[in-house]
Amino acid sequence: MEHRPRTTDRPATMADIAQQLGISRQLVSIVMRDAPGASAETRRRVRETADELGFAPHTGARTLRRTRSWTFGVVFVPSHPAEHEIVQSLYPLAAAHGYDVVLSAVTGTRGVQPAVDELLGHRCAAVLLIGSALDPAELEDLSGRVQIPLVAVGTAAGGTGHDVVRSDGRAGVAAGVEHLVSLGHREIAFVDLATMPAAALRRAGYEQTMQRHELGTDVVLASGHYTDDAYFEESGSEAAHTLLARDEPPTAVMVPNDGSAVTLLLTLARHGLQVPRDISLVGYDDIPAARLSAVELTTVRQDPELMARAAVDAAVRRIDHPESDPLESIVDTSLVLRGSCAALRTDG
Amino acid sequence: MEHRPRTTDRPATMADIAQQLGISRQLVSIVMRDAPGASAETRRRVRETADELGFAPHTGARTLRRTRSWTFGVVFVPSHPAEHEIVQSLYPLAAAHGYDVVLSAVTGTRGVQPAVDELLGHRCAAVLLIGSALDPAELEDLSGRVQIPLVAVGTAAGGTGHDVVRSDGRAGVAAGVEHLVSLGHREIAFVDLATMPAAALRRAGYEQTMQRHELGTDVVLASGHYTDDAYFEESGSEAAHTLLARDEPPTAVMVPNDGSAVTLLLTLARHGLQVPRDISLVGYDDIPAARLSAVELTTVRQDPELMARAAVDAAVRRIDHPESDPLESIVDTSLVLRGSCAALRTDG
DNA sequence: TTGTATGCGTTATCAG
DNA sequence: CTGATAACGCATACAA
Repeated sequence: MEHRPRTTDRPATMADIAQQLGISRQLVSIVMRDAPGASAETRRRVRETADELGFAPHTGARTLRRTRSWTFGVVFVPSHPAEHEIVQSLYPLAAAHGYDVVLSAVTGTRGVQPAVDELLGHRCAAVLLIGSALDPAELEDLSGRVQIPLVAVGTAAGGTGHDVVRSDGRAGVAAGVEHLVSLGHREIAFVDLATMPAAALRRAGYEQTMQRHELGTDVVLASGHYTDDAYFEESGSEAAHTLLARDEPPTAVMVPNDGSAVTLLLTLARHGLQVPRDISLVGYDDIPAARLSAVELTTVRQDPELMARAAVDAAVRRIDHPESDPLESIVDTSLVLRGSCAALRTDG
Repeated sequence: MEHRPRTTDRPATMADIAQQLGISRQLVSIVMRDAPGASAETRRRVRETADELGFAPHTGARTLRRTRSWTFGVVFVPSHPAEHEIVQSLYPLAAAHGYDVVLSAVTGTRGVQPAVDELLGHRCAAVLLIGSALDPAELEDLSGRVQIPLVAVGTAAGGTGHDVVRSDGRAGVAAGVEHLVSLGHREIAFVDLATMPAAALRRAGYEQTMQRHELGTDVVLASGHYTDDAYFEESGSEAAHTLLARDEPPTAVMVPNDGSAVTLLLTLARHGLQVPRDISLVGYDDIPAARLSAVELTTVRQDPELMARAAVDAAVRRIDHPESDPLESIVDTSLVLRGSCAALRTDG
């Protein structure tokens, strides 16, 4: 083994590889970006010494030189379980279109503005905002100032200056309520997470379905806010206590958010109420926690893969056709039947 | 308002700002990086037109030109709740030292290697690996190949080629067990998450404490693996079922992981066992879910702020003094008393 | 404060 | 395939 290590400790460059192999820099470049113009044997040797030298192409130099950007910027909230799966799906989908992904987190001490600015610094081709990290008004404002395509994933409603990907909260909740009705339930409560951006639409789905069946609505208000209580988990406890305080609790509850639903289930359990024996529950989102064997929550699934795919498609479309109108993609939901619903007992 | 918009739709550069104001490019540069050499009035005007033009400094160009890097690369697992708070704390702490943070996710389809490679492409000054995303052997291998400082946060044990930040799992668990003993418990089980990197040390803390009090150990093995079940939540159910199947369950359980502890609590509750009335529980990590009013888990807190601070300090130290020996920082834990422990009832 | 110069590592285009 | 050359946006040194 007689490769003399470079004397400097700076990261290896394409020039280093070229020199070591006695070939030209641009041939190395051709290999690294899989461009035509190099033999299979050359490609092999280049990749080999690249590994040897621990070479990693300088992203900055690359984006600087490239005429167009091949990066998606993704803004997400790390504490939000529903966003993880979307972020995960994003990587392979972006890669399929030739794009890299760079993440930017929104935290308690770091708002959307700095998160987006960081991405602009990376000269992203588009910014994907996952989750309802910001409300429609903020979004509208952002899409006016940012000069690259913006895709909002999982936000409440469409906007004029940016693409939107969301599920049909109305139809999704309607399906959940229909399921409960089909099991014989008539007293079905709904937890209204008023400060959740998508809340209004989901509540509408509940009210319409109940009215169609000529059933009275029973809306349980819960407070909580996105920024404090990332996934409205505390709101689930709050709703549970409201229900527990009643003389006649409903026989079923539609919870428009899995975070709240899981906490609600837990709180009921700790107070001796069994799900689904005493009360049936339907959630919304199908977060990983809903799938735990200890939870087995029947829920309206928002397929994260589909959301991610729609987001990538929207971004690609707007990059390739900047003049096209912003699109609103409504992703289908599906009801995932697990163990949190039972037929109404008619032992009266 | 008579600012003529630039005719091109390329992002604004410092040259654009300089031209619009009739000043030199490098003066703009001076302002943007807060370097000495510009009057207060000039700084104001430059910042103003920068905003107007939607200017964002080109990160790539900047890192390319700079002689040294001012970026920390952070590898994390999005689905892991204990890592969020560390990541959150990282931003302000890094900024205090003049560093930016760039995130790189490990997901089901994206291993540690690609995650680190992405960061190397950004020419980070150091890589921070949050959580036990990889086992000690992998880490050792990585720190051999990567030519920049590596800091492993929350991993099991120290390494030879990289810095390590971790809590004292032995002492932490010991404190938890001591608490249970002080409440009168003598039958205290321990859930061994064998595949969790930090498991061995925590188990040792349990066994030593029990022996010191001349109490018999009761180790409940639980399977589950980091990559499948990000936070060993399913393992909590498994352990619960093991306990429920017994004729004489222990009066208390030390669970070396909050994810498992919460699921264990939930599973017990669903089978009619109340915490802490029927069984006392101590967890480890103090994840956000442990603080929910529906959970109120007494747990060994690994302060994420302290972990982040130690990680940043280690990275800075190794960047500034590359020849110094790798350090192992042990962060103190503290027992957070909540509602999951009660004194042993002596109604026998 | 300004101008001038140079180079960071890469992509890209040419003519050989 | 090579070799030459330019350029991306910015930081930095230096002389005015």
